[in-house]
Amino acid sequence: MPSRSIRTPGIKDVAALAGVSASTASKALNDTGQLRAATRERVRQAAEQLGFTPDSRGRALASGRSFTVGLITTDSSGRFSIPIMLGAEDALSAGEMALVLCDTRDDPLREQHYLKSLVSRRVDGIIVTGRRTEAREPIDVPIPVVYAFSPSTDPDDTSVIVDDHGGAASAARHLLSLGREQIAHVTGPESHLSAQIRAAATMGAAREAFVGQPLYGEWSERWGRHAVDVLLRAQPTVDAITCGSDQIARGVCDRLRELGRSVPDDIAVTGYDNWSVMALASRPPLTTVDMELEELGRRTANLLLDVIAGSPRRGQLILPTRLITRESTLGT
Amino acid sequence: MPSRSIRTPGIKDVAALAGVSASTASKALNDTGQLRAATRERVRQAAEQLGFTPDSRGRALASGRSFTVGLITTDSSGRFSIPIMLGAEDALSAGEMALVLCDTRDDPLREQHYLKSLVSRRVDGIIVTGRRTEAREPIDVPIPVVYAFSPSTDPDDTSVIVDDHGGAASAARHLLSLGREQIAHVTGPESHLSAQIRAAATMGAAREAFVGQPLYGEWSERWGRHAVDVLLRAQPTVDAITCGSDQIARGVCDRLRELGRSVPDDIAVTGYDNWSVMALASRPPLTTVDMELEELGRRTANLLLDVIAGSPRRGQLILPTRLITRESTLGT
DNA sequence: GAAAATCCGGAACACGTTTTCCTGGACGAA
DNA sequence: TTCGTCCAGGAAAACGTGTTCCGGATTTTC
Repeated sequence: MPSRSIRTPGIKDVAALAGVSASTASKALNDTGQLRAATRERVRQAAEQLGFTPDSRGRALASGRSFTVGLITTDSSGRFSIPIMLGAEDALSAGEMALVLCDTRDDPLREQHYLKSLVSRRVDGIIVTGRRTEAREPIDVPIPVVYAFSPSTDPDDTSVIVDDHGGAASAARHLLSLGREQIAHVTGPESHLSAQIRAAATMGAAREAFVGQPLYGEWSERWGRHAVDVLLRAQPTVDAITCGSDQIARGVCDRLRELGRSVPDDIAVTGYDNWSVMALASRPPLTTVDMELEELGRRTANLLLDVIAGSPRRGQLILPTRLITRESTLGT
Repeated sequence: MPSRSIRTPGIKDVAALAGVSASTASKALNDTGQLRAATRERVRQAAEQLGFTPDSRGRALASGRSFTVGLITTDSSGRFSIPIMLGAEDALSAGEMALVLCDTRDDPLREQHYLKSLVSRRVDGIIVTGRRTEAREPIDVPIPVVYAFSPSTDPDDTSVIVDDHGGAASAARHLLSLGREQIAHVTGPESHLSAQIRAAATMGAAREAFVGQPLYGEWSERWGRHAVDVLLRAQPTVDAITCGSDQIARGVCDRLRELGRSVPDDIAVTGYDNWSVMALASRPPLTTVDMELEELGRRTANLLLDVIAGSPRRGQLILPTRLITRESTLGT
């Protein structure tokens, strides 16, 4: 008796135990073909008894699909890619698909390497995501691709992006609805598209209530604190500040408190990102814009599944943001 | 002429173009078997010309391996799992292995589902990780498994964990070496093993310099701020505070500053985690303990590769932490 | 009771690669 | 010349599954 009997049981073992052929066992387990109910049950019990788990490698080979999709991210250390990843993984696992993770660390060589690897694995599709909202070069593979967060520069590619304009505008409108009349904006580097978009949207929505010019700096608490000094010197009567990120907003709140200005009684503040460790730890907690990145990941994955299934939806899908209101605008 | 000529070229196409058999082509491309150098080169050129990429599904079936490992995480939203994931992915990709991501979201049903899926994919190995340092139930699969961060309750399983004791002790010794004589400790819930360990290690290392009792609370800035009030009432002459997390330490610093106590001149403060968004944004920046989780992920992956290769290393591997010194203990 | 329709299950092949075994030829030694 | 050795490469099997086709058995219909 050869010792190879310890290998995991295959469909042939199940078939043998049930007294049928391998093909019949396959049909029984997949609810296909014409089989007597009794036979089906017999095969099922045999599979159960042996603890049979079908080998998806065989299935992949036979079906021409791999039931796997690749996720290429230029930086998963960033806090944007993570929720997208999770959302995608969530949507895919519901469809019995697996997600293989590829973090290029912004290295084009690594990206090439990963692409080769994914093509070699005959992945059913690829999701490409990055940490910036700037469009990126499309990748060149004979496989369905969907871009998330960072769209492809080719408008015919399928991309899912955040409505950054709408998000910033909703914060400004919220402040207007609360009766604020002098709204300023503090945000990140002007070289960042998202900073530009949010600034433009804020000015557009606030109209004549907007005061001064957008203050561009960096995405940090320190800049938020410093910006308050700059701003109060130029616009002493400002009564609301919308910020390009929760980090900036937290810095703004800290500095205002140090100066004895009450938030929101004297000056209301809004953030952006709904990054809980910032938005909730801030004093007071921040009204902020949630980009709903996990939902974006889910939508991206579902779109990719559609493409794989043969009904592609070309162009950019722009997902709405959600305004989260907290004490930094509403008070207690 | 059938239109199926548009499918991606297989090894048989390469072989045909090079004028050899499929098996010869395989040998040529894999540098195995006995072939003339000229033949090898001819096959290589043919492969190049056709843009041939081997189908790893076929390879997987033939070799009995899948060149894939699964990563099961009970929560990838936590900031502990992420660096571990990235480190593991880094180490694995160097070995031409792919990582499939499974986030159970702490749901046992999802975990079962994922395990089935991974077994079905005939994954070469599995990494299990969690967000707490408490040991967890081992998983039951006929596949090599290595546990990261959260060890298995079975001491014979392979686990890679952080030297929490050493990390906390190193912070205390650092303070002693700076001449501090009254060291207090503020940390998270007593129900958390990591809080207990770090408290015990701090007391053990500080010896007679330790004052009062460890203050257990929660992993938040708010608790850090509140703890300062509690602590100063009981121990007004304290000159150093080690904290169980960077969040707590940041809260401690904020409150001390509000009370007009200088950090580190009056009271030195240390954190834990080296979570840059906390440790660097804190005023002053925090001296803290880095658990080097990315390295832990890499080590875990390499250990798993060893197990797969047939040379398992059983038991717990305890990795050292690294003390990062900054202004919160050293001053400017 | 015979012909037709229906149902059930098996044999064979396909998927793409690796690997084992084998053959035919070239070459050196006796 | 003949035998043995070595080399280059081909044929076939193997991996595990899904699917197509086909024949035999059972039931239905007139």
